[in-house]
Amino acid sequence: MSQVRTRFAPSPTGYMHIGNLRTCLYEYLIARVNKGTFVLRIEDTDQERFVEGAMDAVFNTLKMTGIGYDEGPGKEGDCGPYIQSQRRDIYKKYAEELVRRGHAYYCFCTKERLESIKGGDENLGAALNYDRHCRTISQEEVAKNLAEGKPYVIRQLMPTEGTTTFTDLVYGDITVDNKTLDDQVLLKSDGLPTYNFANVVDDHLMGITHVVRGNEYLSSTPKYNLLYQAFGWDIPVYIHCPPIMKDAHQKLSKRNGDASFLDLVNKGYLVEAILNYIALLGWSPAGNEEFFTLKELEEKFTLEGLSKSPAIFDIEKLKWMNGEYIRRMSPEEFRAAADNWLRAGLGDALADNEAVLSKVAALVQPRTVILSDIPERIGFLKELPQYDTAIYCHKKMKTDEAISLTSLKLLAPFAAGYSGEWVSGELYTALCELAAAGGLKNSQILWPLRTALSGMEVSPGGATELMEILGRAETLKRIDKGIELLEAAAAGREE
RNA sequence: GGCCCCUUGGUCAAGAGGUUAAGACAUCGCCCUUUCACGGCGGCGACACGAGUUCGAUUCUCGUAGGGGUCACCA
Repeated sequence: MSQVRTRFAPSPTGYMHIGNLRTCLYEYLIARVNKGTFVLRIEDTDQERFVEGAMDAVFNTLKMTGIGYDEGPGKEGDCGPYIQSQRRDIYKKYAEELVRRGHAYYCFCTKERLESIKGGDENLGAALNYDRHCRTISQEEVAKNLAEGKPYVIRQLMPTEGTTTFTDLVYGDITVDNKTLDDQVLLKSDGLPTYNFANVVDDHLMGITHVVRGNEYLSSTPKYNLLYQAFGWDIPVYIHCPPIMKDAHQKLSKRNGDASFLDLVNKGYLVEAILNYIALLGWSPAGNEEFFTLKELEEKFTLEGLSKSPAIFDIEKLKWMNGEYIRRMSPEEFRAAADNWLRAGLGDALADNEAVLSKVAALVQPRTVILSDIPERIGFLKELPQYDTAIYCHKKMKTDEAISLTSLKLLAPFAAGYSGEWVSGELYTALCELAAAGGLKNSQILWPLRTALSGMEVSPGGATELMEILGRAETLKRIDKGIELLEAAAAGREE
């Protein structure tokens, strides 16, 4: 193969779903791996579905993911324009040529007529193909109808005998009986081509060598081949991908309310993690390594690794991978990526303090799976939550409410009088000494303290880390609050 | 319904006519530990079913079952 050219050809719906993105990724990678060209083409031939600004979703996603195209809208190559609605005349010309070659014909059937041949109460059994009524009308009648300005479509003339075989790189050879093929519409009555036709014409005109698409196109591919043959064009390499599923029965889709790429980003998934994960949904690399940057994929992607059975989108594994990506970030990278989430959790007063911000970031980084978890997890720093004193009890830490009260009463004067440096490490050492002096286990000091400071059963960071962030004054306040609550609880029990 | 496709643990998946059938997520247990998380170690867990080919099939063939797709002037 001389020069590999692939294309991503979305129809602009204003929504980039995961399956689309994966197809796009694969197209892109095939181009890069082969040092070829990646083309972006917008398939907007459906006027009824036109949505203003919908193309932006495509452009934005490509920009965010770093999937760059070599030719396409705004990056004109030799095959433009790259927006199908601007190529109208081209399709008409080719459709007419196909009529001349005897592989297509004009059809003047009305919508009503088509309805009627479908059989009023269909659905019972087989859907019916077009009855080919207009195949037989005379040249004169065609000319007359055209002259009269009758609306028409151009249909593909399918062979009635024999079989058509095509080769798919993932599914192998597939053969169908020609008699099952419908005389599909190529040119609609509004003069625009159907997807099936525009696709073939453009893929040829743009020199596309590898076509990646969902396997829902498997059954229409023979029609494509017949079209290529009718024109005498080279047939591209087909790579049909199985769908990405929501569960065993349903595809991931907008209709099911499933997350789009952008939804995931907004929920705090990292672009790199999403890309990495979806690359692995339907493709498996040569070794056991699972982490790949886009750059690495551009070298390591192989067509052999593509699988033919559907894959369920497993949000749990994405979460894990996202967490891994987060842990692999430098503290600075994480601090920047989590900025909004940290600020949201800490509130204005604390978020004003860069020292606090970066300390909290450090605490939270190894514990974060998705960024949106952050605010809830650090909210206690902003304000001590209401809590039940039962959380002071912890069997393994060997504490209960009584011991906790004792500890906190030791801790209050300790914190007030502590003269060392107010940092976690120093505080930790001092607290261990305090415990020893009081005949307590470390945990009997540290657990009650951590609990009083956080008001939560679990918190990011331990007692002394929280002390450092909260500062002495707030630490004292929260210890006092703990004492107050524990005394009240004890009094309540005595009654 | 016709036609086409798919089927390895709960999930993603490697694999090949002879393997103790990889690895990852999830899950469970243990260790580490100032909670949690991270990390370390270990456990549970799969070739849809039935024939055939073969000395031997999870792997090849054919059926069966289950699932998916498609049958538009939508892509």
